[in-house]
Amino acid sequence: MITDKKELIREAAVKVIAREGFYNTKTSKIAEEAGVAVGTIYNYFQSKDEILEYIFEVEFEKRINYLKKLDRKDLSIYEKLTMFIEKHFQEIKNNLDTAQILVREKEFPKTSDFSSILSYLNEIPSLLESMLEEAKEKGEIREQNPTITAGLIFGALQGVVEKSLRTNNLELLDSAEEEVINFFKKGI
Amino acid sequence: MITDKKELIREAAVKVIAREGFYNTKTSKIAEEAGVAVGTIYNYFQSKDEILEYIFEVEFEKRINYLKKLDRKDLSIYEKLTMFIEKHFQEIKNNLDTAQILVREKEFPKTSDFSSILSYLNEIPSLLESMLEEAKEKGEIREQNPTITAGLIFGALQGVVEKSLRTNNLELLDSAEEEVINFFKKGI
Amino acid sequence: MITDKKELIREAAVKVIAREGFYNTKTSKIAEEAGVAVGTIYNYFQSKDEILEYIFEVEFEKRINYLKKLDRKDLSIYEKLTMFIEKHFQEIKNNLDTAQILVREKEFPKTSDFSSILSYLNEIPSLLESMLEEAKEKGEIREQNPTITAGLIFGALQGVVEKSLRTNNLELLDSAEEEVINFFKKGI
Amino acid sequence: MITDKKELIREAAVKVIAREGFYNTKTSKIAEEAGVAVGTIYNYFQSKDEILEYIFEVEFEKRINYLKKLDRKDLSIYEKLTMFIEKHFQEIKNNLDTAQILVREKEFPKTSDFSSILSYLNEIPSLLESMLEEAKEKGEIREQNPTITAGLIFGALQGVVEKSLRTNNLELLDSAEEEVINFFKKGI
DNA sequence: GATGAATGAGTATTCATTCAT
DNA sequence: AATGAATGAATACTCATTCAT
Repeated sequence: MITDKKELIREAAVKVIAREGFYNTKTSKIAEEAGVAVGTIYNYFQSKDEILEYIFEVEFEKRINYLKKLDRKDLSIYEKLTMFIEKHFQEIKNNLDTAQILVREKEFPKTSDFSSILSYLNEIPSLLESMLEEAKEKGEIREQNPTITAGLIFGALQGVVEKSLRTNNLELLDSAEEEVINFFKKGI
Repeated sequence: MITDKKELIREAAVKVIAREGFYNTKTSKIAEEAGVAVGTIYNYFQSKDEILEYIFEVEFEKRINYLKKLDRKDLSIYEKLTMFIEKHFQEIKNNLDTAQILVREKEFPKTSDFSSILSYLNEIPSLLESMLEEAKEKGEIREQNPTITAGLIFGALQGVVEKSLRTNNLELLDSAEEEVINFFKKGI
Repeated sequence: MITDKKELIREAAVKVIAREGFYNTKTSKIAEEAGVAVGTIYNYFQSKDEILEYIFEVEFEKRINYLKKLDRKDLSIYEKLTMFIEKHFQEIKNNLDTAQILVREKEFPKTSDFSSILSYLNEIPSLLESMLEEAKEKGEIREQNPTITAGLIFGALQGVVEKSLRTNNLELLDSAEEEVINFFKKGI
Repeated sequence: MITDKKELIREAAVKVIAREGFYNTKTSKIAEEAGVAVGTIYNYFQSKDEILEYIFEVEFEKRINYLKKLDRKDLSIYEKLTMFIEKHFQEIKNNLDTAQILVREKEFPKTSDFSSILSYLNEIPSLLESMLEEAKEKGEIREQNPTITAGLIFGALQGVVEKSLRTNNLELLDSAEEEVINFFKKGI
């Protein structure tokens, strides 16, 4: 099935890109890791750029779907945030390589169409933002600029992940979850 | 004088890299922007990589020096954090291009010696961490893991900056400063 | 087949390098002469240096194999030398371009691994030397230092070839063979 | 005096080129070795190529002058050859670096005017040739092709020098002189 | 669909040479 | 004459992409 091989290549790419960085990753390395020929990659992706795009797409969709589902539920902002953060850390622990990529790869080629990545990068903060906006109106949280708070939360999560990965201190991730939730509850 | 021309090239590089991204920046473009010949760049830098390294070096040194100075003063953690964040936002507003680079360029070639960048990236959170540790011991702030909090603060700042730059919403930066300070005061 | 294309490139390189000299030969010229793209060269050779190395390798191996075979046979030193010189001139006449290169390219970059060329350059005189040593012990030739005689023979052959090529006097090569044999018979 | 500084640069160039090879020698290295600025080199030489040319010129002139002087004297070919070879080895021992260059640098840029080097490279064999021609006519030596013999002698001398330098066996040079003379006496 | 050899546009870097001081 | 920073043409090598098998 086409899906299987595309997934095989995506996973191989995740491994290699996490290790080497996107710009330093050769398509031949991805092919090697996936156990296929270079040409095969191009049967499933139009370009190397598109692979990175797809990695972001898959991962962000998980968060966004989860966030959208959460948003529909009748929960307090504290519960929603807690659940989102738990989901986020759970995904990260499941796949550290992907986390590495999401957190590191922020330079996108101008030429290619990375608009989809950018929209994903905007969409999560946007959803958080609208959740916060609503909570603010309900008086659940104090007066604040939800755009800023959303950017701050999104960035903070990345900061913690980056710190854990950079210092290769994975136990940090375990304790981080609770701390982060705690912090945001007080902060907002 | 060597310093002048090196600085000229650094500033030109900041402009171009902020616009194009490091990996998409050609040395010839930097030279053009600086109004010098390509060869001249190599009289002041060993490689293209070294330019990026130097940009980080200059900028981080400002923060680190400021943080170190703060740390020596007899101020509450709230005051220290406030002042650091103010300084940070001030530097960002002074030079948005540099901010863009600091926030975006996170993929470092394995081959080159980017260890100095990495040490800069670690040093700010480390300084924050030791400040938080001390404050915790003094009972200024609640029980918490300072490593995580420091990573969180560092990430949150980047998140806000990234959001502002990505949406090209510079007024956001103005309001962000106060909001962020407020948030951290409550959070810690 | 890999061998065919590598050989195609080697032969093109021989032509161009003989004409232009190694340091003045551009990889693009070799590619053009071979009728392949520049990139193709690098599918068969690691670097431009390696091409020169390979040219020497191929050519020296012919002589060395021949010398080793000769050495095993029960022939007088005069017969052996005669046959080696005949073989040498025959190879030269077969491929003047290669001869030009062997005789001219003596400056090897320090950085690259030209140790294999150097070992080739040593091996022929070494084999000659051991043949002379044995002949001396048998009393076939007069008392002498075989190391010097071997270096002298090897150099003399190059001198004659160089002279012929420099003056573009190819008939010289024809008469040279007999003269050289004659000379060495008397000299040793 | 202009001569002094030109000589200073020539000697520095000889040292560096012997060590690194002409194509791998940077003008800046020559300047450094000479203790002058790069620009200064260009006050005495038109180009880097011209330095190599000058090195050959100086050295060959010594041999040629000596050969011409010898030729005028009323000596047997054996005496002449003996004296020339003695002179040659003496010069080599006096300056091994120069010897290295004379023996190794045989690839000359097409663009530059290396005709003077080439004429020098031809002139020594030519003088030897005319001496041999004369000797042959006088019946001093056996019937032979003097062009070939001259090329052979010139090459043999280079071969011995190269062998000594390559194996870094300088004692070889000492014993070589006598052996070589002996060899040629018998050979011609 | 899968392959991987061939492609060639693209680019960092070098270094001989110049020339203002 | 001496300097050495500035120059920019020149070039080896890379690697994403293609396409014939």
